[in-house]
Amino acid sequence: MSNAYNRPDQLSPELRRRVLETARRLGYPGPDPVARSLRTRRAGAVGLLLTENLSYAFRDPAAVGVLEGLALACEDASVGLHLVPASPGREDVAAVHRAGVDGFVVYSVPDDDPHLAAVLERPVPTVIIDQPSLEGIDRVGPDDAAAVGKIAEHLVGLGHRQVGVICMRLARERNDDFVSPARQSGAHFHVQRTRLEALAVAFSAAGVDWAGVPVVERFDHTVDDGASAARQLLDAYPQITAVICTSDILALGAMAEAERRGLRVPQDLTVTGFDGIAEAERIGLTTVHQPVLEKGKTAGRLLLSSGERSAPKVITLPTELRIGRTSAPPRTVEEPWFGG
Amino acid sequence: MSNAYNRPDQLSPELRRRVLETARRLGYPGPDPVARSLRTRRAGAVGLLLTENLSYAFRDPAAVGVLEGLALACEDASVGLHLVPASPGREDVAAVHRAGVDGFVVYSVPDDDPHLAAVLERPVPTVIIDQPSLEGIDRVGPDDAAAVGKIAEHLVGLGHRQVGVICMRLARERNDDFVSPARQSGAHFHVQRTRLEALAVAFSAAGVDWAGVPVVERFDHTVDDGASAARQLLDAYPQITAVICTSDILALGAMAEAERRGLRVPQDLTVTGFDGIAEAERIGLTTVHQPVLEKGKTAGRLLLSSGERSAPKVITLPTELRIGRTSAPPRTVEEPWFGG
DNA sequence: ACGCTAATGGAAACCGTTGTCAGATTCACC
DNA sequence: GGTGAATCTGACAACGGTTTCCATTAGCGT
Repeated sequence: MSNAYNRPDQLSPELRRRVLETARRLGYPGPDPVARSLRTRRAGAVGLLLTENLSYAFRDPAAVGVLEGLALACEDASVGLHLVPASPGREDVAAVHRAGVDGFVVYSVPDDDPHLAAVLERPVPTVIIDQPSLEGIDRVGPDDAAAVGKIAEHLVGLGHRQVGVICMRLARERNDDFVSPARQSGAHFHVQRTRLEALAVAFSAAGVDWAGVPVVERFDHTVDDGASAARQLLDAYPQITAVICTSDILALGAMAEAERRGLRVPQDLTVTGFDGIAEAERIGLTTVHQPVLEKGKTAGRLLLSSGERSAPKVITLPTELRIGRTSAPPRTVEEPWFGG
Repeated sequence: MSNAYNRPDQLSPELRRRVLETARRLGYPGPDPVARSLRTRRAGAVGLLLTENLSYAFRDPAAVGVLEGLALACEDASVGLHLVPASPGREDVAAVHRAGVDGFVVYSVPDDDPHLAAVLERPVPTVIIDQPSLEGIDRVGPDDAAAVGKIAEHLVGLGHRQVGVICMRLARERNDDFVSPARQSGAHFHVQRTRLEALAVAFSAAGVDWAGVPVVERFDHTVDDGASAARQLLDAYPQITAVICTSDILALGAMAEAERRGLRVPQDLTVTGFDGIAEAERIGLTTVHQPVLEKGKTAGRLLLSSGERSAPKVITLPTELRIGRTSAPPRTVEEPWFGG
C-alpha cells in the first residue's frame, strides 16, 4: 500500500492502479502525514520562534525580510515553515514542545526567554539569528558592532558631539523612558545591547562622555513610538544635533517628530536609522543596510544542511553604510554669527 | 509517565518530581510531538496555502496583513501556523499531503490550482479567503463587487469617461500586456475577475463602452510593475484621465510613472488603488480600504471553531471608500480654452 | 521436468505516545 | 483486623503509516 503511493516503480502498474482504485472507492484520503512523520522521523517542517508579539514581526519590514528569506530556503527544500505561537505575555512553553518540526530557527528573542530555553532542550538542530553565540549552536547575524561603528564614525566625522539615541526594547519588562546605564549594560536583547555598546565605544573614543548621552527606549516598535521617543528626547535635550535610532522604523518616527516641531532634516537635525528597509531608502535615510533576506535564507539553509556537518557554524553577514539625505554637519548654534 | 507531563494533578507532587527527575537523568527530552499528534489526532497547527511565489506574499502589505491576522488567531488558540511550501512553478502537491495540520486556510490562489485541489481532498476543515465559494467550504472575503462599485461611482461622479485599468495577474500563465475580453472573463483569480466585472458593470451603466477600456495586466506585484504597466497604458492611450488599479502597490507605481512623465496627480491624472495599506494612506491615495488583518483573523477563528458547527459559513467583510488627494475631475483637454 | 534466480505480495515489527484497565499497595478509619 | 478509598504500577492496545523480511510465484535456461 505504502509502495503504491511512494514508490510507483517498485510494483507493477497494474497492481498500483488496482490499489489506488480500491483506495478511492473506500474513501481513503491518502497517507496520514503525522503517522508518516512518526515512522520516518522527519516532520518536514522547521519551526520559527520569535517571541515578539506578532504585530512586531509582521509590521517591521526588516523582520518580514528575514521571514521571507527563511520561507524561501524552506521552499527550496520543500519543507514547511511552522510559526510557533509564543506570545510574550503568557509563558506558553508547551507550544515549543508541541511543535512537530525537524529543527528551529530562533530570531531575536531575549537571551533569558523561557521559550528559547525550551527550544534548546529539544533534541533537534537549532540556528539562531541576531543572538549571542551559544555553545554548539549555529548562528547567523551581521557584525552589529562594526555596523554601528560606521554610523558613529560618520556622525563624529560630521562634527556631531551632542547626540541622543532611540532604541528598541532592552528587556522583557516595559520601559518607555530614558535608559539607565545599568539597564543598558544588562540588556537582554543582544542586538540592542551590542549596538549601544558599540556606540559607547565609538563616541568615547571621540572624546564624548557616553554617560552624558541620553538614550530613550521604546517597548513597541512602530513609527509612532519613534516619534514619541524623539519628542521625549528633544524636549529634555533640545541641544541635540543628531538622533541615532537603532532601527529605520524608529528613525521614520523621529523624522516625523522633527517635521512636527519645525526642525529641518538634516540642516537642523541629523537622523540616522538601522536596517536599510525599502521605505527608508525611498526617502533617503542615512542608515546601515543589512541583508535581511539573506539573513533568513542563510539561517534556513544552515538549518536544513545541519545533518552534514558536526562543528557548529557562525556566519557573519556584511553591512553597508548608506549615507542619505538625513545627515549633515551640525548647525553651529553656539556661534551662529560665524556662519555668515 | 504521560501523566507526569500532561496531568500534574492526577498524581502526587512527590511522584511527579521523581519521575521527571529520572527522566532528566536518562536524557529523556520530553514527549515526542509527532507521536503525540498521532495518538491524540491533533497536530496543533493550521496550514496556510498561498501559491504565490513568496516574494509576493511578503512584499505586499495587504498579504502580510492577512498573514498577521491569521497568526494572531492561531496564537490565541495556541496553535502553530504552518506555511505550506507551494511554489507556483513546480507542482509540488506532495507538500500539501505532507503537512501535518488540523486544517487549511487558502488565500488567493487561482481556482484551477492543483494545490487547492489537493487541500480539498484532505479530510480536514478548510477556510478560503478571497475565493469563490466552494461547496460546503467556509469562506471569508470582502464584498469586492460593491467595493469596486464605490470606486467606479466616485470616478463616474467626478466626470471620468476615459479610463484605463491596471490589474494583477489573471491566470497562472504570465501575460504582461493588455488583456483580451476573453482573458478577462476567464480569469482564474477570483478577486481580480470580480473586480473587473464590477468595473465593467458600473462603467457600462454610466454609458461607457467597456470593450473600449484598456486593461493592462502584470504577473508580478511590485511598485515597479505598476509603473511599467502605467507606462504601457499611457503610451498607448494618452487621452486617459484616470488610472484604476486593483491594488495599492500597483497604484504607487502608477503614481511614480505619472511623476516621471510630468503629469500632476490629480490635476492631470487621477489614480486610484485598492486595499488601503498604510503607505497609501500616508500619501493620501484614493482607494478602497478593506480590513486585511480582520480577514486573516476571521479566517483563523472560523477554522479553529469549525468543529462546533455543521453548516459552512460565509463571512463578508465591510469595505470603505477612502477619497484621498489622488482623484479629481478630469482636465477638459478637448476644450482647454473653456477653462479660462 | 527441474533447479536457480529475480520479482512480487503479504505479514509482522516498529516509530513513541496516550488511554484504559486490572491488580497491587498504601493509608485512614471504623 | 477488615473495609473502602485513594494512589500507584505495569501491561497492553490502538493511532496509521513505513520498512524489513520471508514466502510465494514467475521466468528462464538446460
